Amino acid sequence: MGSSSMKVHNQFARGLLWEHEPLSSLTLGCCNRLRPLAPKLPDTNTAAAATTAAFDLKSFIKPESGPRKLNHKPETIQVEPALPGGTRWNPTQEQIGLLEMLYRGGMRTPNAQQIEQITAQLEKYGRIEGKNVFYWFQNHKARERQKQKRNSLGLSHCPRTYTHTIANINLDTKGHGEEEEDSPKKRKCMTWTFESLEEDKKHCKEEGDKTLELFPLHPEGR
Amino acid sequence: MGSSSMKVHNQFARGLLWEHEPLSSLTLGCCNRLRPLAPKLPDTNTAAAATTAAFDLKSFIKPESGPRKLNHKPETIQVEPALPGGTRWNPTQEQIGLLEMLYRGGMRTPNAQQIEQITAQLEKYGRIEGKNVFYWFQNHKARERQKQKRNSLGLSHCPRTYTHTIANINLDTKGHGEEEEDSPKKRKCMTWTFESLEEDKKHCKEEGDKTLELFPLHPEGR
DNA sequence: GCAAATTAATGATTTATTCAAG
DNA sequence: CTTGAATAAATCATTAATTTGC
Repeated sequence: MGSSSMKVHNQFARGLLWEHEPLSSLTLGCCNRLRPLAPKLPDTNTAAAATTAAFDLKSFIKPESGPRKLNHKPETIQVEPALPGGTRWNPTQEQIGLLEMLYRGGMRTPNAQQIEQITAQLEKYGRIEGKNVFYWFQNHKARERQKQKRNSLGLSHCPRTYTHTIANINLDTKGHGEEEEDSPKKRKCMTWTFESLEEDKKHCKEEGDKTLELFPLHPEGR
Repeated sequence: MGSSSMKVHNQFARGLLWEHEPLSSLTLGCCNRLRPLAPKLPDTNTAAAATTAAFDLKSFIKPESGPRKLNHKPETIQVEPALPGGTRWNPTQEQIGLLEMLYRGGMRTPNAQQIEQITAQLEKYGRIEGKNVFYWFQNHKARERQKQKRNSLGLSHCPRTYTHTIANINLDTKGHGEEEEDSPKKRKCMTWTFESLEEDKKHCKEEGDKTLELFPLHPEGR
């Protein structure tokens, strides 16, 4: 821990979707789901053993190191039509209420379609995006678990009458004895979506140099 | 564990992107980034305390229980332009080689733009999607760590000549003495994208009834 | 009363773990 | 048994409560 003063900008992109949509495929800008999809190439070791050759590594290095933009944000351009208030979602009472209702109803990990619907509804009460809904369920689920665990531990000196109840809750990570529980087993397939960064890189809040080079190229004092 | 035969279809959707793109917003079908975005509503407790009222819960329950599609996949419609071979990505030698090269080059958590580029390149060598690239880096990073840790433990009886090397590796989770390491601190903002399930629900592999109800409504034996 | 300082909640991201296809 | 895929746990970071000094 501590002591790390790296300034590497890590992050990633991901986009999952439900139900094995075969053609997930990077929704670049606007519907570009017409990807060649590569004839077949089922065999993993057919032609061109020139593994590293034909691949233009150069094109990966510092994708925007050239033009460089040369401006470190001279002043507050203020262009961004960004979020009115702040950066992160600040749920309203109505939104929370509805989400909790759904949670109590048994929902734990809504799928994309459900998230869409929920988001659409919650939008009536204030700015919200799908990711907020998704995160909310993740966090709420996790924190309810924490709470359960904390309680079950702190209540080890509880009256014997409720012992069985506690025992029921006390199980390792599963079986909280209610009608909850997400999906203990059974994975599902999903689809992915990327949104291209067509629009030039916005700067996240402040943060002078954006670097954004593929290779760290010098881990910076460690 | 075991014994769970839940048929809840949990999964979720998410799509992250780099750099605080203010208008993330559900790329429904085709570029619909023109969402009202809700006037402002900065205040979290303004009007309408009718939290749970105006919300049509009904519309959430079994979103596709009505029309029902009535077909349980009568036969192999074969419509799906799905993946030729199987469901999951089967990387080719070329793809692996290039990915490892990038990894050795220091890449750990490529951002969306990088993933796009990489995917585009790797597509030349076989079917691949952005998520595969993303997952590959996640898994490879994690498994290299495991390997490192295993080695550092198992080699506690190594010849003294290489002791310093081992020591170098032996550090807790960071500082493997190379030019690697992702981003210990400093988070970045991202944007999300959902891909709507406009196209009717495909069935993931087989799996008879899709249910897809918001509320489990009877956890099924547990 | 009010605004800087501090703390508590919780939204957002990353890492670790698990599951299962091949 | 390897590893792609998915989920859960841990962590970080920002916002709102709240306290405190004036």
